[in-house]
Amino acid sequence: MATPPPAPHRAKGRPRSAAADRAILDATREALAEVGWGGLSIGQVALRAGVAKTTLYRRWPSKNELVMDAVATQLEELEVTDLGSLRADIEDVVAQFAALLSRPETQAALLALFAEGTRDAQLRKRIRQTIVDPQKRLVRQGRANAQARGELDPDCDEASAAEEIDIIFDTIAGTVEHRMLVSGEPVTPDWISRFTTLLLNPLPGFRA
Amino acid sequence: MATPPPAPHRAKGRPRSAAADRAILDATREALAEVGWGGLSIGQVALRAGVAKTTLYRRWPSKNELVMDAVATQLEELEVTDLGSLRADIEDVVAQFAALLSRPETQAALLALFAEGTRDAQLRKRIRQTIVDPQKRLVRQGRANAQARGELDPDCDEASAAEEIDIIFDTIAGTVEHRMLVSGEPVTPDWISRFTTLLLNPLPGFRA
Amino acid sequence: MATPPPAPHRAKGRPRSAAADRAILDATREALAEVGWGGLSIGQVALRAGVAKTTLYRRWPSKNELVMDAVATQLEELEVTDLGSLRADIEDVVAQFAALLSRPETQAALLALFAEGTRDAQLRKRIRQTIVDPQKRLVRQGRANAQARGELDPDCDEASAAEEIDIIFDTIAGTVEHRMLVSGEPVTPDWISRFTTLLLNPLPGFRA
Amino acid sequence: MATPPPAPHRAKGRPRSAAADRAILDATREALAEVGWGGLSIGQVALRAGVAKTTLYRRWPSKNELVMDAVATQLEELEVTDLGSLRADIEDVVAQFAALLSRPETQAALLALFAEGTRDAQLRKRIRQTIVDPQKRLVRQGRANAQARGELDPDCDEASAAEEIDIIFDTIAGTVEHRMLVSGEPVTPDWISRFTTLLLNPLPGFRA
DNA sequence: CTATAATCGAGACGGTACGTCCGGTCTTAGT
DNA sequence: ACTAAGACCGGACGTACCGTCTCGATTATAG
Repeated sequence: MATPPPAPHRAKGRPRSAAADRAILDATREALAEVGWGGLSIGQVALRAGVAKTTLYRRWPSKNELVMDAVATQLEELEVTDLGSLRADIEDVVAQFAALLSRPETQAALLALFAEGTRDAQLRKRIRQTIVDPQKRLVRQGRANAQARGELDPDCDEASAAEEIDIIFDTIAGTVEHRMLVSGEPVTPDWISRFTTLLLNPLPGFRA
Repeated sequence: MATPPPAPHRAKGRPRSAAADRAILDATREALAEVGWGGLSIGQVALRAGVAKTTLYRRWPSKNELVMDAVATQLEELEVTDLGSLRADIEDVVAQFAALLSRPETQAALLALFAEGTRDAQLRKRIRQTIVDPQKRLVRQGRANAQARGELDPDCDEASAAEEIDIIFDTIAGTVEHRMLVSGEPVTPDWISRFTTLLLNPLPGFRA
Repeated sequence: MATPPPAPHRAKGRPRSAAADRAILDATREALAEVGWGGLSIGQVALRAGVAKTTLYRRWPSKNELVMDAVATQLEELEVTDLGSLRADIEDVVAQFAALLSRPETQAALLALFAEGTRDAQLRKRIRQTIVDPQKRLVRQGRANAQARGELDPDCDEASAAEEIDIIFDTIAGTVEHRMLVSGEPVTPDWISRFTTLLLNPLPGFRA
Repeated sequence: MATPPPAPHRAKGRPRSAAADRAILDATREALAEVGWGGLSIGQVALRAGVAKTTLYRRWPSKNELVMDAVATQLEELEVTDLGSLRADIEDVVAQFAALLSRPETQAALLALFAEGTRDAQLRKRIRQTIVDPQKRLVRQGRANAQARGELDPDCDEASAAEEIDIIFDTIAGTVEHRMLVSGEPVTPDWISRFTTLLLNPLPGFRA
């Protein structure tokens, strides 16, 4: 899901151009990669997309929301494939996330969005819905697979399972982001292996 | 270190006002807490500090550097106290960091600075020097204490020790930041305990 | 003549709504009176008239022409009635004109149209046809009546008669407009009497 | 007097550039002559003057005021020279006024300003002060000269003298403006002579 | 105790981007 | 062929900050 905004039930008047939507989001990603968050101006995006500023403002109320949607699509690509072991599944998903964070447009946008989110409750909510929650799904999925394989004990308590999912998610996402975007060090297969080891030895209830 | 800024060589004409330095940094923190990074304007800071824009620009070349210095001070407060066990030491330092991140000015500034850092190599370097490295010192210190207590094996290999320090640091810092600023959930003693357990059971070579 | 506008040839599909014409012109006068020429926007007029912008543009190519037609109707009301003396006839027609110029919509529109006319030859022509010439008719009529009454010598020379009509017309129209719209003073019966005297007699106290 | 705005007693900060004032007013007149009132945009004037928009807005709050000042200067040139007879003096001043109104920038601006003035009380006041009153001075001066020469009776009553000045002024100004800008006919020496005759003598052929 | 010089406040300067409003044109679906 | 609705491109608006500049006025040290 990354339909631009709601746009639910319309019928009257000239319909909004789907081509414009696409052009705008593409232009946004392109501009992000070139000039970064700070250098991104609505006017430039509109120009680049061959669209009037009004057309852009009709759809997105601010730079934040626009970049939000422009980046959201990218995050939907992440997937947990069952590779036969929890370790392999984690390493795979971490590698996917790292690959995502090495694209210049994602790099430029992600932290900036999070930073804006600390001040704008509405944006924070949208970030949660569009970026955070879908990724938590990955953790849930990975756990379920591991449980099916017998690598993890089944959940006894629903509430504590949820808390565990949260903590695992914040750890994986936060650590990879910090490594790449703050410390500025590369995420190599070796680093991924070390990090996964840190997580697994042993996760509570994990049986090597 | 949080000497105002450079303040370099000599003293011929009228000396720079130390009061101005203080007023500016205070005004910056104040404004950050109120209007956030995005709403922070140099002109406003100057006005709030009762200082001419010129005076501000003479000291800091940009918003980034200014906020950098305004926030840096706060991070120097973190300290590792030897509480008798590695677990206790980690929990203590995590709690300190969480307390820091709950101040609105830090909250507003930290991710924004990191985001700017992804595009500005020079800033990235300053961030490394002023924010990241001093915190890595905490990890080093904690490890040394644990080794002295016999909780951790002594380092066999210097290089792999460094890598381990990095990974631990990114994990702690990244996870706490993500929990608080992205997921937006509180960091309670219970959460800290769970997170510490995730780290310790067992860190390689750890003997409970 | 104030037929809506062109509305030229024939009738194939759905005929144009006469109600729309009326609604638009009324809305135009209403808006003129409220927000003046500068604040008059086509979109607002359309909205006020409960009509689509398209409908308006199908009939009038521009704000100028629209206001032209909206105001033209009002000017057709002026008439010369034979009151028995040239002085009375002049005073009457001046009073009529002044009454017209005290309506807010005429006030707002007239000078603005004339101003636009200084740059737009086509508009200037339309103004001449719709506003100026019909009023010159008043002068011609008044002269004819006075000649019939024996107050004025009959025309000897057609060309110089035309020049005289022009000069009288510009003097009456220009002076009243200037008094009301530029100097901003009221046109009272007393003022009208003085002005008529100026036209009909030498300057008071003047010794040729 | 057409000092840009008041600018009375300043002392602090960088003083306003007098060169900018001049450049802006020149650019305004230039642009008026080229694109007319309707086509005049603040941005274009600023660009043409080699000045930032802010610089312009700091001095003039709106297009109206700007054009006001740009045109006002021109009107100060008008002067009554004592040519020995009232007729000669009137003809001279009318010719001066007509010459002024044949400059494209004055032509474009004058009626537009008057039109705006019908809706904007503040502007109306400024117009009165800057344009109308100085010109009334011409009438007063001409009358005084004529009285000194014995062509006119001295004022018996101050109030009725003021009224007479007003009526003469509105007649001259209004008629010339209407002739040139509305009727669009040239003001030739012959026309001036006829018009002056109308003022000074009864209507030709009129029998009171 | 007077130069000299760097600072200070204030505020104007040329710019860039903002988000809004209008003008005119177009594309729908419905009359 | 018309209508209402409303999206479309383009361009000007007036505002907010940016970072630089020019002022006159302080406030130090050095001669």
